[in-house]
Amino acid sequence: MADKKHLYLVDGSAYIFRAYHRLPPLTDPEGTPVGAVYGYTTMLWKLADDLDKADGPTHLAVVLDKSSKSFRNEIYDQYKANRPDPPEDLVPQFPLIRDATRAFSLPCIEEPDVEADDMIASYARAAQAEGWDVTIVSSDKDLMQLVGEENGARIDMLDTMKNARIYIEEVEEKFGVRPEKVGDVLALMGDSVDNIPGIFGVGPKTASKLIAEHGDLTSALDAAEDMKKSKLKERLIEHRADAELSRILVTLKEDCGLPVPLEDMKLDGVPSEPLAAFLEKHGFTSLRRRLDAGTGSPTRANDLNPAKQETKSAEASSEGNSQPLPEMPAIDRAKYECVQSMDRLTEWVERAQAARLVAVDTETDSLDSIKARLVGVSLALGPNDACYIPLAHGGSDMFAEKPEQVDKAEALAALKPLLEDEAVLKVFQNGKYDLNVLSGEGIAVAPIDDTMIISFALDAGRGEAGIGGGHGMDELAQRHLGHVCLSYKEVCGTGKKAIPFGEVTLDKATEYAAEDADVTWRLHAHLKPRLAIEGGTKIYQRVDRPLVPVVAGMEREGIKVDRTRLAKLSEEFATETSRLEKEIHEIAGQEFTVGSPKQLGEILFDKMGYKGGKKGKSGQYSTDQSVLERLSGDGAEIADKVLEWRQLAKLKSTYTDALQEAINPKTGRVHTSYSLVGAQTGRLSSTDPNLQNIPIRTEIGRQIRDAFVAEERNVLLAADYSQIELRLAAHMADVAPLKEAFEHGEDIHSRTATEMFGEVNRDTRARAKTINFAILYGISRWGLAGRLGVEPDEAQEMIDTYFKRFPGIQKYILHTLESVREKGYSETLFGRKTWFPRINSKNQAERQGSERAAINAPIQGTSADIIKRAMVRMVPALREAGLDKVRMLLQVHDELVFELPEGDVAKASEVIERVMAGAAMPAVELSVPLGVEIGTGKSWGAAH
DNA sequence: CGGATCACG
DNA sequence: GACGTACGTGATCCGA
Repeated sequence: MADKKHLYLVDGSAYIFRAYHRLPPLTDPEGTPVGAVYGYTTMLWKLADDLDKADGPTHLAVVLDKSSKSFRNEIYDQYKANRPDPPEDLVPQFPLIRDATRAFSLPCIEEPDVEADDMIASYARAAQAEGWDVTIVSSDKDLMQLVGEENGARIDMLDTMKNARIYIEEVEEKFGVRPEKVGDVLALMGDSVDNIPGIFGVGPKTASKLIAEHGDLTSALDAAEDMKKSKLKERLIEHRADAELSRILVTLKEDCGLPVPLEDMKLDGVPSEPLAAFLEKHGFTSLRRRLDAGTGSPTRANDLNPAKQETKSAEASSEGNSQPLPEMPAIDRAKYECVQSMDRLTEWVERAQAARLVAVDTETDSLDSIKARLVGVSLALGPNDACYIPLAHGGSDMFAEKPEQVDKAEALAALKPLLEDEAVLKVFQNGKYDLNVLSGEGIAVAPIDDTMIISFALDAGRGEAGIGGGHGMDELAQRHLGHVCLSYKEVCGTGKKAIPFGEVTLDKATEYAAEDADVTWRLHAHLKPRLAIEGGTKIYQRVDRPLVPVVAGMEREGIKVDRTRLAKLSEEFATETSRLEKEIHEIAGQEFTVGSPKQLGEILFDKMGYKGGKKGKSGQYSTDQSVLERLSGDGAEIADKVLEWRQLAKLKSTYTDALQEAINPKTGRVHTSYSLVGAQTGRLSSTDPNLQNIPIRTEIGRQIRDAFVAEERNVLLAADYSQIELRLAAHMADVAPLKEAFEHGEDIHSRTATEMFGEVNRDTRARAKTINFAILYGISRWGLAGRLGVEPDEAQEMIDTYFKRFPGIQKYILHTLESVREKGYSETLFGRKTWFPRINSKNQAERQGSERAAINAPIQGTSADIIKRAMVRMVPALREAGLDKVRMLLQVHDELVFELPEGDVAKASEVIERVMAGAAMPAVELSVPLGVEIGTGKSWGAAH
């Protein structure tokens, strides 16, 4: 069988959609987007390259969809009616796909009125009849019907993205039935993307079980009559016609006319001239070099400016496996240099300029990047090729005299051109910190990469129990490099004996600081290529990386806080709490620590004898808000007092006292620190102080918001996305009534109440609101029952009603879970991944916890992506509008707070509204509008 | 340092 | 047969 013919049929249309989503957004020299074309080109190349290999092609053709309509639309007008238009920057790539195919001199099959799948089926069968083997280059589940052997000739499939062959076993694994039964399974389960109805409520699990049990679709449907009473039975009977229609729709047409004879698909290698011209035209320079050099492995380009680097990474991804890392020698701290002269510094700067990529780390005397004073800078240009430049060491009695170091101003003047050079990529670990520190020295660092952010784009949520999942340097070094970093404690000591970094001796400081830069360089070499391979490039390059300098700027701005007002509140709260404390002691008949839940529980349930005390796993009574409210309802006066005491004590310690402490003496403002990797879903988090949980829900708490104020002649402007998560849920789950309500600007909870209870009043609206949120969070009947104060049975009925009124929601939940179980991660509309390593846990509580989080993550994460995109665009949008005095200060998940001159309010509102409302586009076209509400005032409280 | 509590979206 | 029930955060306090 040495000369057995083997036809490869490439499902080109399906490929480019997948390539578009998985590959970085490259553009060619003319600015045309070419990311998908690039992936397509390398894939064709690789296939053609396999010409002489054992299982490689002897014949090869590409099949494309000619038009969006096919004969299936005649049968069923809703077929593929839900298909969104292709993304804006993919459209111009369609014709290029044909150009690329032509450049390889490959036949390109496009026929009207049938789909690519039908042409593939027809060609595959024709070839099989001739005794040829066939490989379908696709991972489309519809095509899996064709897999198998007949006439001594086999048809299999090849998923080039995963580099996986799909044959009978793989199909059985996916569908639980043999390939020829796949059509029956598909007919039962339907397909929301293609709008194939299937049987409502039947998913892949049930579908394959039914077909495995009864043999085929007709038998399964016939068997419904004899099933015992169940939802499934009803549905099978009621929706029989849907399933039968679906069966017709999923059946491939295997007898299409063949416009190009099989023999004409013979593969004769790749003609280099037209291909060279094509590669040249679209700037695929490294492929071009590869062509010149024969078909050997791609040469690793040395040009590492960020734009070119994307091309390099994309290339790695199309190879389907990660490039082997260059061998890295073990960390050797003895190799680091302490730079103590301008001559040496100049040489390092020149070498960094030439390398075009340098890892940088700053050493300071504080964890607070706004307060921190720079004491040194370290650089790394390769493994063990690192240095430390001390700039402000010594000064206390630690040293008899200051150690020898370069002049700080002179050194920074030498470093500034390097750090600001657009052609040199600066790599940081948590660059936001260094950006702020260096900004304090008048240096605006750009462009940057950030290994912490890259790690987050790749591995958010990936930590297994016991193995850290964080993105800090020490953890990353251990996880990826197997290296234990010198700890800060080892260098500076701990507790009372701790010394500031500026007092550490130079040899010790050099070991520590240069190692950080070295490790950062190594982590970058290790993690950056993974982005393109694992599909993290889009979210990193388009969202998170550009956000770093934006958020750094917000931190530096800070926000003004009225200290006098806070002090006054603190005093009031102090008086009130001590009065309440006395009263509480009186009622209890003894003194005790009101702030101790343990003591309080014992007083309430043991001493005073209130009923219903529940002990948690710590063996302690619970005394939280819900418990105290119940006691209060039973007439326990002490519970009311404790509740009030708690509220005031909380406000005082967490806000009015702490915020005064947080005012920076130099700027007179409060500067929070945002973490870009804190929340697994992609949200930001805020610490030191947390400005994302300033009270607003109660009247008394809101007074604290009034202490956040604008400077003279300025105002604060708060811009909120209204109901963004529910809007996204309506879009993502395709819930027509909710989408319609949002389009018409209706009150969404009222609309839900109408749909569910038939009428709107205070009670039904409140219930609907609870249920709406419950859905976003991954509902359980017991959880909902607890919130609504009803029995679990009744809660279950409401959930059923909800799913019945909004079937898209149930489908969304099932699809999301299925996908997370299979792939291990969820994805936002913009491609951000969150991993759920415990989604298949045998521990039920653990597993269900993951399931709830997995249902929520795409929605919460998409919302986070959208506001981040808005923040990135806000800076240039304001500048272009001439609004250079408008400053973005805070982000609170669905809200942005600005400070601006009173006179700029009208114009700024218009820009802010436009940027926020349009932030999803053009990457994602939402089917609901994004509502933005804007308010202004002298204080944050007044701006709402 | 973990648990309980409670502030926010 | 037991489990333990809404997602995502951070700060503060108590008490081991």
